[in-house]
Amino acid sequence: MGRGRVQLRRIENKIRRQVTFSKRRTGLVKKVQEISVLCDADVALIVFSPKGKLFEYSAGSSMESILDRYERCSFAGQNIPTPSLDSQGECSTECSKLLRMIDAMQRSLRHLKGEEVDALSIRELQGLEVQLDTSLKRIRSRKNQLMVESITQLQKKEKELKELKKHLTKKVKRMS
Amino acid sequence: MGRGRVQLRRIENKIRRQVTFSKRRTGLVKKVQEISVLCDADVALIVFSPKGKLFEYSAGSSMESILDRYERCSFAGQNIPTPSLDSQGECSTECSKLLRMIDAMQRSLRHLKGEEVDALSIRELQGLEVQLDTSLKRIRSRKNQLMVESITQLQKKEKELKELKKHLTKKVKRMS
DNA sequence: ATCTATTTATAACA
DNA sequence: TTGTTATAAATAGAT
Repeated sequence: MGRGRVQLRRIENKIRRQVTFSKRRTGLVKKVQEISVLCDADVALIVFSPKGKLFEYSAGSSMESILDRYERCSFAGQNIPTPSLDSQGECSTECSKLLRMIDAMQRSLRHLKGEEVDALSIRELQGLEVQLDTSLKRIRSRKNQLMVESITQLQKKEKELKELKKHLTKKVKRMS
Repeated sequence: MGRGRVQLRRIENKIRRQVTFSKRRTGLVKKVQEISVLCDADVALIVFSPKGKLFEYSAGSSMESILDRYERCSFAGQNIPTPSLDSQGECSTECSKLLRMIDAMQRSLRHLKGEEVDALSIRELQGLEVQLDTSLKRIRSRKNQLMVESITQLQKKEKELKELKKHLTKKVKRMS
């Protein structure tokens, strides 16, 4: 649907790829929204751009509840029946959510620190690389700014001290 | 797209709704597959029919790894650390400890991502710079390693295909 | 971003 | 469900 027939293969031109990604992402979200409304379905859509940027959309229910439900269904299917169940009913739900959060964040931290990188795909590594490169630029820029400020401060102080010295020298001369 | 204009509201006729669901689900999967291939994206799609039946599709990576990555991103990102207002004494102690932990980790994450750097001292910035530089080197090294492996694999496959082609060509010649 | 020539998806029908 | 067809919708390329 467009002026050219679509070849089902990676678009090599970076600009074209980015534009197509953006347009199709919008289209996809619309379709998800439509099927959800028309057919009364719950839908979750998660998209990672090649650069690793996350886009998410859910319809019918919240992303969280859909993913929860997915995990339950998925487990029900074949996997291990979920062993860990702290005896505290209400609390354990809350806590285990926080614990999972901590777990995920710890993994993020390790990856950002260049640890446990063996578990990552090329795509994820590429995303991380872009992310780290951006961070580094920002950090360096900020550091530079602070150093320039610091130097300016020192120079100002130096000037003041020189002035002071001049005054004092004059004073001493007058006294002698 | 069809013989009638689409009304964006739940289809009341059960049969029609079911048919539309089935067709649009197929369409959605196709779109997901396309954007993944064309734009080099990782996509996960989860659909629950109104009856609660689960349909899932992922492109680019496995569902598991995409959901994993999603959790890492979404937890790390901006999500409010959960309001959680359980009044239970024993639990809240535990929870608040975890929440504080999450808070600290989120700050670390933001700094590693080059966000909120204005609050940092020169010394801290320098530490971060070293850390990020090390990370970047490791990430690049690992990425390079994976790419080399991938290329080797492809070359091997190419060789095999060439052999196969040679055989088939011979066969065809003999038959004609 | 916006436009439009085309291709694609799909609603109704069988 | 599966296939066909008339049309609505999405979108590739251009602006």
